[in-house]
Amino acid sequence: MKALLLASLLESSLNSFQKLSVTHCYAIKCGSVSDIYVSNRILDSYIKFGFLGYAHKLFDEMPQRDSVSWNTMISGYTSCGKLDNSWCLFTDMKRCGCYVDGYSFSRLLKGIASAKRFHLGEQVHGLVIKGGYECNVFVGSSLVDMYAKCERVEDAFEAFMEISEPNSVSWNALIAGFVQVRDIETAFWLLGLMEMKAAVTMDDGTFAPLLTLLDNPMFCNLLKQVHAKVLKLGLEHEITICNAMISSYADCGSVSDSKRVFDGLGGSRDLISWNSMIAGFSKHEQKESAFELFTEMHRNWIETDIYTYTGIVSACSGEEHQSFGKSLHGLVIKKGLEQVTSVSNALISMYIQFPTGVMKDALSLFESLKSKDLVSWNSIMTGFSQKGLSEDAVKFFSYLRSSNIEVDDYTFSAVLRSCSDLATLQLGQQTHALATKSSFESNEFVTSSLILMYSKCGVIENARKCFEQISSEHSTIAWNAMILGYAQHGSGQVSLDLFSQMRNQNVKLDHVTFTAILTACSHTGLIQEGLELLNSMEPVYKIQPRMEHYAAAVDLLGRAGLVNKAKELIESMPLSPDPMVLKTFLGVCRACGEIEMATQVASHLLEIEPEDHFTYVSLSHMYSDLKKWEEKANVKKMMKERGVKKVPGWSWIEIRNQVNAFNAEDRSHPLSKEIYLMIEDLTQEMQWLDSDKGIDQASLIGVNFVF
DNA sequence: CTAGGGTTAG
Repeated sequence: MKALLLASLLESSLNSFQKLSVTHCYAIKCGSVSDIYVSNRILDSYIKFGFLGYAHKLFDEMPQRDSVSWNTMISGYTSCGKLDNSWCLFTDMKRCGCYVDGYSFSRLLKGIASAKRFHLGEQVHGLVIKGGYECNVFVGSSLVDMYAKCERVEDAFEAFMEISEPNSVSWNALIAGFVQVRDIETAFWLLGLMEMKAAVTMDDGTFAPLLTLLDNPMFCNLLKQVHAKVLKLGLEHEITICNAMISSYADCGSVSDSKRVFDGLGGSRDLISWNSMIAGFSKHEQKESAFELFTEMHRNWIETDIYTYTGIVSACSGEEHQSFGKSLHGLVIKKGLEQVTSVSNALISMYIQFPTGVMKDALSLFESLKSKDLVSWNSIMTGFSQKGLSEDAVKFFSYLRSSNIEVDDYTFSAVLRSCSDLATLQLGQQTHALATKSSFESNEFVTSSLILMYSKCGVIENARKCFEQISSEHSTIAWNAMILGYAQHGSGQVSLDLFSQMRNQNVKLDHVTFTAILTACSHTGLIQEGLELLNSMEPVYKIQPRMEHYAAAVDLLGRAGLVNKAKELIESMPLSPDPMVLKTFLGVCRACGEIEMATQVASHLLEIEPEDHFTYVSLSHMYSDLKKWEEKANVKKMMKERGVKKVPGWSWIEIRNQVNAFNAEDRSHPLSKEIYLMIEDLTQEMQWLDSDKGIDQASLIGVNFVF
């Protein structure tokens, strides 16, 4: 009677913690706790409900324990990431003379796998061999998985070969290992081998990880083939495969196909399906659809999690989503997710991308985040760099270096961009050395930043060296950087040559390529070439000209004094010109002495961007040139009334780790007297060179600088 | 009481 009652109690305890407690009390009362089977069942239930403490107490009080009791405790600790406790239990188990079996090994190895403790894994492998469990399919698969998670695919392969009859789980674990190290070829080769084996069948566990490899438009066809195979095997309703396909289609550039898979799931979609679809939409600038899904989730009372929030927060980038983004931040706080690193990271980069506001919001979030990871640091540094606060970016880099977080290619790219912004060669070189040491030098983003840094610092030869060393000859961003480097260096012809090489070698061109090449034309006075390129962008290269291209073209025409042509260009634009184009045009008007046109453009600019000092300063300078003092005074008055401050322009030079900064009419430098004398000398020399007799001798003159 | 698989931020 007692045994029967206990058995039924144990059965119902599986889904209620309260019933479990009652069962435990009853078992104690009738002395059944000494029954190993009963105690093991209670132990397991405590662990399933997450009450590890209760479980351990019961375990300690058990008069007798068998392998099952020990194994249950081991897996209890592995599943909550407490590997050290599992390991202690494992060693105690052996010490107590309890029989270590296949179950013990697979559970321990699972913990080692998720902790990626390769050396411990190797030790356990030794024990597995000693115990003769190598060919056991469960232990063997655990070993394969352990090595795979530690990214030791060779070892995983060897362990796999030891399994006498590998099943689909063994195969899947091995394939997943090659997926993890992004060895696409081997992963698909193994898939082919697996297909030929009659003893194993490919299942959802085979395809889900494989699909995550297909994250680039170049895999579009492969993805379709895999999809076809999935259909052929009748696996198209497997949730994990569908979820992986939603992401893959989005990454391969076909969100509509993602949506089709998502819709096909109907009511069987789970949280991951929703999250993947939201992330897919926000990656592909289909922000509105992402927002719609998010509200639909709420309408349907679907639980959200951190992935939902990282996805939806990253959909808020532009000005138009600013207020929604802020409400999301509020929601995150309400849900108590603000200290979750990934969520906070997404919020930080959201604040950085808002056009207004400097770094205040992003920075305060960053500072209050308790566990910052590399992404947090990289985001904040990129933010500083993008907002023109490069000194802060560099400062944060040194903070980061003094922490024990390893830096990566994103870090180097951000720091090097700041170095080029600051034109600080020494720091740039030091960073270059660090990048080389940690072998991130060959990363295309790092290389491009190096090229930009060296060209900005005037060491174009070094920029060229970096460019020559790029591993992927088809890196568009590296070519763009080099073209821009030569453009800034005044070697527009070299830029144009590189551009034609780029076309000959079938390197993909993008909108940045055209900004770079138009800048090159502008700086070298190649008017005709520049205009032809602008006009060919859309019809020949299928790249729609953006504002920056028009601005570059206006600048190009302006430098040649063709104000009217510039005006015509602006009027012919398919979109109405943005402030950047207008400001460029204002500069052109001023330089060409077109006062009337300048006044017109300026008054328009003052209306749309009243807070920007540029327009006021341009006008003020123009009136000074024309000696129109009254007008100049009006402009100054307007600035004062509107609270607009002139931002002085600075120049600086780095000499032996010391930055020497100057602005107009500055006499604060300790060597000011000598500097001004030298400037006078140089000016005279330039004037002389500019005269007829100077030109022929120009190449013979070496100018020595005193500092 | 054992083993594998799908989502996130720069």
